[in-house]
Amino acid sequence: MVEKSPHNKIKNSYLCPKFSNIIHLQFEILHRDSYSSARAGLLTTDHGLIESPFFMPVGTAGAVKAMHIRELSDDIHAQIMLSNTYHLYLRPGVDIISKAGGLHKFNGWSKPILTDSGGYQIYSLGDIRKFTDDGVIFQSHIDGSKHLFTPEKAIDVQRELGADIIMAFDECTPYPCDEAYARKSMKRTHYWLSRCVSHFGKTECQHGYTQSLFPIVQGSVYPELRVESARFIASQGASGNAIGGLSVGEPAGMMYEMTGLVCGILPEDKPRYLMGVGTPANILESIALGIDMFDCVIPTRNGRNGMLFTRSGIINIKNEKWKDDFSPLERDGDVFADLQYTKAFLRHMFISKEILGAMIATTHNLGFYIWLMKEARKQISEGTFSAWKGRMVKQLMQRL
RNA sequence: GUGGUCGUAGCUCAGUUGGUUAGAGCGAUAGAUUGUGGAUCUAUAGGUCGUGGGUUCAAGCCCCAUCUUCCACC
Repeated sequence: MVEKSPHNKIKNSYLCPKFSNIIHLQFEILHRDSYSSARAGLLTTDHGLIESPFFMPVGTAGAVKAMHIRELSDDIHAQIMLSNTYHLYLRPGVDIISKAGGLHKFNGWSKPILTDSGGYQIYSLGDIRKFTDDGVIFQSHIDGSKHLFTPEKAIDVQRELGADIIMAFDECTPYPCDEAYARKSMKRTHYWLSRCVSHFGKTECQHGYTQSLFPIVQGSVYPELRVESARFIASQGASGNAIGGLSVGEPAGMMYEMTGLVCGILPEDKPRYLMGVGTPANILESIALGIDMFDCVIPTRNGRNGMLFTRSGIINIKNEKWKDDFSPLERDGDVFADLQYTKAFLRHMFISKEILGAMIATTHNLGFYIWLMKEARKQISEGTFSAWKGRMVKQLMQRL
């Protein structure tokens, strides 16, 4: 039994010409920073409100690895999680999740979900994929079986999964990449986007609530391509826009340059999502450029490998120097694991390859990232963001 | 006691008819990791080749003694 969404009744929801008959998620900007393009706002979905800017923990296969949804929700206060179309499509299969009543019902997470379309995964498959005019033929990394993914297919699958925000099917342009290929790749992403938008308009969510489709800017590291792509994406009138193809190996300065350029073109009154970014410093710098949404595997994947992000800097908990450090992971932390466990104990867990080590580090890191976003929102609302950011970037990235 | 066998890095082991500075895997110590492989990759440290003699231009390798491991037989 799917609950009737209260947000279907929102009065000032508006219809966009290209997204006719779709009720959008709302975005309201509450505060703006005077010294940068940072802003703090509120996003409304059928599964609840999200304060921005925010970070989305990555739950590839429908779960954030090494975490219960209770911790994700009640301990670290995640507002939304990200999941992956490609992985869920291959396993357990869309039919199973649809039969469960959608991804929210399947994994028990009742807050908002965003699904990535699978474009990035197919990009990272490397040799076992082939582009055609229609889409991409790729081989499953699980059993080698062949699959054809098209823009229409990506939309259909995401309709069945039922995430609140779904992503257009794009090609994540590799780096480095010459301008000719970057242009061809961008054009392909634009062509696919048109098909995604068209198909999105003809279909609806299978599980009784609304979904929003975000298009993705490409263009590699070429300013003129980024500008062209951002204009095309902006012209679609979507309720939120994403920037892809960054943080794929290019220097950080280039990433900021492209992000700033694109943010200046994408609509000011819609949320902007910088895909796959990044380190705490990357995120703070990008907030200053006007980004509202982030996702990244760093806090979870690197956490599982022993890298801890703390308010005073970065720790490799496997280093010998922590073996007899009985101080808590984060003295001023507000996550259970921060005060409950010492550095020496966590090191012991990692050295012993205990599963608990991955659990503690994941909880801690995500707690830290989400605290960082909350603090950023507070600093923006109080008008102190830029000075605070300057101090934090240095402090957070130093090695302890 | 007799005969055979084993001994090389923290661990498990390679090491050619004697020939450059004795290697590997694991472990250890560090580093990488950006729309997820609990994955992977990279680097570094670590050896009186059981011990003591001998042969030889040259010995982990051949010879002698001795200690040690395991096996068989009295």
